[in-house]
Amino acid sequence: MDRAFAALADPTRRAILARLATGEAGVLDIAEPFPMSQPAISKHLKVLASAGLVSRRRQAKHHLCRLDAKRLKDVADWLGTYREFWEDSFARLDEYVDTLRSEEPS
Amino acid sequence: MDRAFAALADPTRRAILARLATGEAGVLDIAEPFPMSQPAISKHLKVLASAGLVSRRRQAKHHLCRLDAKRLKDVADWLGTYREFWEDSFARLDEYVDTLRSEEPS
DNA sequence: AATACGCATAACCTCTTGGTTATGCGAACT
DNA sequence: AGTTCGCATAACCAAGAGGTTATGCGTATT
Repeated sequence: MDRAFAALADPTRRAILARLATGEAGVLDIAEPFPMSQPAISKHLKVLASAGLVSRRRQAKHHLCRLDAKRLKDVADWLGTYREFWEDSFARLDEYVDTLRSEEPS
Repeated sequence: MDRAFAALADPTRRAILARLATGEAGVLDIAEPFPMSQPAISKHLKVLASAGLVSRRRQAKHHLCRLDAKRLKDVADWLGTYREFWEDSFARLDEYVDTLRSEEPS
């Protein structure tokens, strides 16, 4: 879980995931739109792979990368345990208490 | 978004969020169960606050911290854009294709 | 008025991260 | 058989993360 969150913390890596959401791609294809070197992208892919967010296979001379969504589900499930805090009445109550506090600063 | 993911990448910080899910707490109360110093916890709280995951106020001599779930919702929403990849037929199709590929390696 | 409490902040250290350039290696073309 | 393509890997570097101890500062307490 640590690695998944850490992997998602980098905008380049999130962009790579967005790219892979459109389908499998080779490393150079992935790297092309980014203003950095190919080894840098390879490192990012390694981080994503070790976090379980992408899987890699080899077809001919291309190293294809694919989005591996299971870990994204794990992350989503973890966040889901906090769902009540942003969608139900507790949140509204908190805001209400805040309102009272700022209107009656005594 | 970067900061939210980065903040969530640390297990200590996720544990702090779990603690705050039970209600507001002072810094020393939060720090008590952890095998590290108070400044370390203060740093973690600072990271969580700058990520927008906790809000802080001051009541008397206590610096109270509270879970701020809006950012968690932002993160959950971001993940939601990938929901189809882990729950609908595309995922099953991918697995099916994988099965075919490993069973017919020709 | 002095003391103790509940923190924040500073200074420092080590390990990790994110980038670079240079190089190597297997597969594919010619 | 040699060259080129598509990458991985290594070595290096600057900056940031996560921990420590020491200290300071505002707010009760006595």
